[in-house]
Amino acid sequence: MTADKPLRADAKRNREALIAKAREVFDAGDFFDLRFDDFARLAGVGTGTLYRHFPTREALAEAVYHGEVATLCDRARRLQATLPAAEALATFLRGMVDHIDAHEGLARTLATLMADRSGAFAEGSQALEQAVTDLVAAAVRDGAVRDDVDAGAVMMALHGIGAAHDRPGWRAEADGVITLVLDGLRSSAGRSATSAS
Amino acid sequence: MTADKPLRADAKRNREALIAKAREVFDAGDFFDLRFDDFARLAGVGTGTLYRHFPTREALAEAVYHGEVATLCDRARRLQATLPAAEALATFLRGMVDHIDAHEGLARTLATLMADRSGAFAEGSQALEQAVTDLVAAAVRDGAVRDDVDAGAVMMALHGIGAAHDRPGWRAEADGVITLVLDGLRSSAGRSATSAS
DNA sequence: CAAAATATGGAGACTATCTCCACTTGTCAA
DNA sequence: TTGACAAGTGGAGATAGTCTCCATATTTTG
Repeated sequence: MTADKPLRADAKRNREALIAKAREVFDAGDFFDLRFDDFARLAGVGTGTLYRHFPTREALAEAVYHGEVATLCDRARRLQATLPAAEALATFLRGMVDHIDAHEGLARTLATLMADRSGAFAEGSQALEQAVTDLVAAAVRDGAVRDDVDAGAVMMALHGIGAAHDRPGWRAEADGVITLVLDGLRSSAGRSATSAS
Repeated sequence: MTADKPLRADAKRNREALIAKAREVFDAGDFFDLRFDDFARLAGVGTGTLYRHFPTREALAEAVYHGEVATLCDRARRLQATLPAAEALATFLRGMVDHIDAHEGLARTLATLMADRSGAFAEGSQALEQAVTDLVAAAVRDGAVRDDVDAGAVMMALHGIGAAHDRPGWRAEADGVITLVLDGLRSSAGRSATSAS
């Protein structure tokens, strides 16, 4: 899937210019106020070139998303390697909020696109989801976290945080969600199977 | 805001036909595959009529959403009147999941529209948010729930549930989120101020 | 029942998306 | 280097969805 790329030099250049400009526009939050054709000009390529590289807005967004996800997954792996499981999970989730906060426009754009054509991001999201699943699983193994709630629930909560970016008290509420999730995970209910080791 | 309505008989009839058909199409999940003009025909009115009543897709969606919210708020009020606060909150949240589950297409459509032009729904959401806020506040007063997390966080989590409708294990995960939120709210941390009564 | 007010509907203007292909640019072998 | 083939480009124009406008129809009022 990532291996089919004997791309010609200029093609590669254009593709990268497109992604770079996309990230920029995303971050400014102007992605939907901009004609797709105009975006091509903005990035310095023709319409045809834009459409060949990225047949849809979503395809372009996914390319940006990919980089984003990779960064986050790295962070997750690093945390998992250096901290106790429960702490790694907590730090990662708190860090997610920071990250979304710092890239509001981008988060907003991605949330919109995710809602629109959710299938388009399933692949890209999978890596992130895997990272979260791993963090949760490790914490469960440590007995620090209940085992009767799926990691997917955590993803859902994160999704809510990302999608609700525009609420007036976003930051405080987002932190609140994380607090609830973490305390909920730590809750005493349903920790039975853990003691089997 | 709801008081400016000396509508002519036929106008009222059309408006209602529009909303009824909209609810139907929403529920089937076809709202975005349909040309807006075609929707007018489907509802048996001309394009002009559609556009006069609802200048945008969002406006139409909001009208449907309004009814939905009213139903939910009623439920919240009834629960609050008949159950202990903590239980009312729990029942309401579990019920929300049932409701979204039963109207998947509608939930999906609304989530999409919310993400797109979030401002458009702020007004409609407010009633729902107020209901949730009231439920949480009552539970806090009872000392059944921590007071250091805003009710807005609960709204965010609900938003995530609604927006993530299309995940494979949606139902289980949605229930998981509610479990985390409820247990998180019940968590012992930060209940200090409650004892001041 | 006539006049005034209100609402209708669909033809067509407008606008964004996307396709297509004549032309340019890069690559590779000799 | 150079020729020739492959790969990529860009933008004009076809296509399709959105929305406006107004001659006509319906309701209300006096």
